Amino acid sequence: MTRPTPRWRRRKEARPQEILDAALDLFAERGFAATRLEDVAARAGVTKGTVYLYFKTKDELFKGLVRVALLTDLEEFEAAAESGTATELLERMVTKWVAEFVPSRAGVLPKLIIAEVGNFPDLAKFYLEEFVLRVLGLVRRALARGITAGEFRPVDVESTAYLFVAPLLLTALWTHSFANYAGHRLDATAVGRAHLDLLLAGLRPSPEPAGRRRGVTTRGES
Amino acid sequence: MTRPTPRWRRRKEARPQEILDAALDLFAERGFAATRLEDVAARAGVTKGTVYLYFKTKDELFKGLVRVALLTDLEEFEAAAESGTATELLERMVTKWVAEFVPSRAGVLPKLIIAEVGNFPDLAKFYLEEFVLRVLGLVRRALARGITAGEFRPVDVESTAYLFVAPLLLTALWTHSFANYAGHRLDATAVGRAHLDLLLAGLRPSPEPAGRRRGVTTRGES
Amino acid sequence: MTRPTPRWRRRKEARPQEILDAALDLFAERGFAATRLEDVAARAGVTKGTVYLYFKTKDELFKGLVRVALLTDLEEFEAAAESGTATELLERMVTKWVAEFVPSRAGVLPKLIIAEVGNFPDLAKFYLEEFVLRVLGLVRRALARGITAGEFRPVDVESTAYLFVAPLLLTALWTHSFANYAGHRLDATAVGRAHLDLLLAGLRPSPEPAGRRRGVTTRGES
Amino acid sequence: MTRPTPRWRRRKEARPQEILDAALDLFAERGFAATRLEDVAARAGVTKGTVYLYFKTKDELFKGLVRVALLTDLEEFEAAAESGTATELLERMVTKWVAEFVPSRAGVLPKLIIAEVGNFPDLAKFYLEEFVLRVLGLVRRALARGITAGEFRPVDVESTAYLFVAPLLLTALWTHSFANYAGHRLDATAVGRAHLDLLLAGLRPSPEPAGRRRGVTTRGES
DNA sequence: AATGAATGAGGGTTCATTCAT
DNA sequence: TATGAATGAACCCTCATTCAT
Repeated sequence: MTRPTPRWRRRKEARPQEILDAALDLFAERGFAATRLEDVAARAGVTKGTVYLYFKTKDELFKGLVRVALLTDLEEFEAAAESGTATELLERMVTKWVAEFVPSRAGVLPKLIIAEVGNFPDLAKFYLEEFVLRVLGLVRRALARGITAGEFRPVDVESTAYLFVAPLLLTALWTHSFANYAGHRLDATAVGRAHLDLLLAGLRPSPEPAGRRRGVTTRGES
Repeated sequence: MTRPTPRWRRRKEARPQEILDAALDLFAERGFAATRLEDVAARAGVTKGTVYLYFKTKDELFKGLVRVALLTDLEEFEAAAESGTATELLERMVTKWVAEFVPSRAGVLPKLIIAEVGNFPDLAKFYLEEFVLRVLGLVRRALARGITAGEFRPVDVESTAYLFVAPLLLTALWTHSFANYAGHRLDATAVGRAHLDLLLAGLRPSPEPAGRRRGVTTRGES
Repeated sequence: MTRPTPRWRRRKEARPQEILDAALDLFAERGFAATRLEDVAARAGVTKGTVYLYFKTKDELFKGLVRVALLTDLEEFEAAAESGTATELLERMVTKWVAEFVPSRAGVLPKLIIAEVGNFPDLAKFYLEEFVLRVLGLVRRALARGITAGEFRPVDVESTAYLFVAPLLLTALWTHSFANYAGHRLDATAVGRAHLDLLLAGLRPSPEPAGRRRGVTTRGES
Repeated sequence: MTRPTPRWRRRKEARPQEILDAALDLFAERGFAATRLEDVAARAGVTKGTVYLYFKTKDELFKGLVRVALLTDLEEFEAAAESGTATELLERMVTKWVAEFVPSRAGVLPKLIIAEVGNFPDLAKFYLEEFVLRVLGLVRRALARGITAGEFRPVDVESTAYLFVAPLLLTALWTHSFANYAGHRLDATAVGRAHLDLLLAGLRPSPEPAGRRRGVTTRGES
């Protein structure tokens, strides 16, 4: 079978994604406003004009970028929150985030969105409703399930969902903000482990009247 | 003959802070690059030229801003971490943050710094060493004290410090990113209370009979 | 349907020189600092932005201008100083200068360089070494040859080279400084002729009998 | 006798001249446009506002400067052109220029005027009529007198006046443009001497039929 | 007379966007 | 589809000038 397109020839269908990748890298590094379209084009291996073939304006490029990346991530997260005990769900979410999301190209998105959301009101709405609230929803459901199942003591599910998400966010923000300043590298895996440890300890049901050992017992029971 | 408002008043001592305040507001709202010096000036009630009397460049204005605000905050935090049991210290820190720092003008700083740190390498270093690490240090010392005193079970102090700080950061970021999108307001006080509740529960020493090693045992058992 | 003048034409090859020409005219007329980039652009038939496609800064535009023009002139001068008796060489140089250089666009360069050299230290070095000293070298060699050949009496070749050049410079400076003030137009050709006449007379060997030392003798006698 | 004004107290009457001196230095160094009024003030030991007490605008400062300096110089020149043989007059002018004018603060004026004359039309007129033409007039009269007296051969007095002035101008321009570039310092005195030597040789009357020595003879006769 | 804080117009420079090729 | 020369609006920054003190 002949191969018509030589390997080194970039296919046209790949262009938009190449541009999005380049843009994500640069926006994350310097911020939206401080990134020049020309640099995005250069990193994508094309020229300025070409970017405009695929994205009407710089703003559209940014929004397209966020939309695509977020939905991809969301799907992965939802997949991680599907089966097993609540404890297992939370564990899988943490692992997924720390091991896959944070080091990925999309790991810079939280930083980028937090920074630029003020300038893109419709993006704020989209991000909040289509991503954040859905992720929080996943966590809330996992917590609720755990409480119902007796894995966790009863807590304010709403607030606890935030508390579960917060350290995850922190690892992403820290990694993509200070990673370059040697000596202050965050060990995301260690933090993830400690987070689960502390959280699960904090969620452990109250000790039974008879001085029974909690937590371990509980987990043993699950 | 009435004298209309004079073109300007001599305000040398007050000006710099007025400008810094205006700049903080706008940088936080729109980001550094997207903020025009002229708008900063207008909000401070002066003209463009005046800003340059006090700050040599836009960059210097930004750096000055961060430096001043951070050191102020740091002092307040250190004051909150001075006496009492470890539990009380952590409680006071959370309260201070949630009730005073987040709603204050400086509450936008985390967002701003995370966004712009990539463009201000020396600021990154300053922020990291002079603020973040010192705050983490305060927390670490409080945790260590608590463990020694038997208030807390032995944990990885380093990671736990991050975990203590993370939700605080989240409230600041959230408040200043999505606060405007009605219906998604974060109840920082509730989150703060839940955070303390969960954290202290998670840190509570195992009620083992006297003399048994805690923590390690716990983890070994899980 | 008629097509009005397109907003722009692709002129990449011609643009830089068009801009340099426009800049030379205006810098010469008003000085470097007093010339607005926008006026340069307008005179070149483009917009401000276009100038920056070809020259990174206003300073670079100035330096590029001087470099290009000087090297062109130097070549012409060297061509004029190639063959014939020393007297002929000097005559040709004067003619070249007065008839071609002074009225040309580049004739304003001496004025411009003298005025701006203080602000462009590296230009000063370039101008001095790559142009002035080389021109003086040409003159010195012509004088030395004439002395050796017996056309000229022995003189201080170094100083005489300056003295040869000085009136040429004056015609250029005068023409481009006061030419506009009617009634004070300098007749460069007449001055050139008088210069050669006076100089050659001043350089004529003493008509002593053979073998007598000239020059030194003359000065000793005065 | 009490001394009311302490030595270190600047007297008010001196202010304008101090400002003019400072301005001359800076204009000469950087050009008119590139010099900031604030720097002039600083060098004069006053503040910006004070400059405006004495000079209505920056332009007026410049014009005042030139006017004052030129007239002073002119008087000195006229004094140097008063008595003695024509040869002596020319010698005295050269000496005056090279030894006094060029190294003085006013020695930068030619450079400054040549550079800025395009932006100050009325200054051009003033400079031309009140200074240049009068100096040239002095020289012309000296030459004419020398021709009449038989010191010089008949020449085009108009052109020769320019030729006399040109090297003088050159020393001033060179000194104040390239003096700082070590290795290329002009020995103004040597050039002045060579100038006189060459010029007087060139002006020497044609040899008498009888082969008599000229020049020396002529001078001996005067 | 002197100061210097404040002004505001002006100019250098950047860069998103357009469009002839 | 792709290019990149050209545009022009916008923004940072400077500095001559003003004027309350």
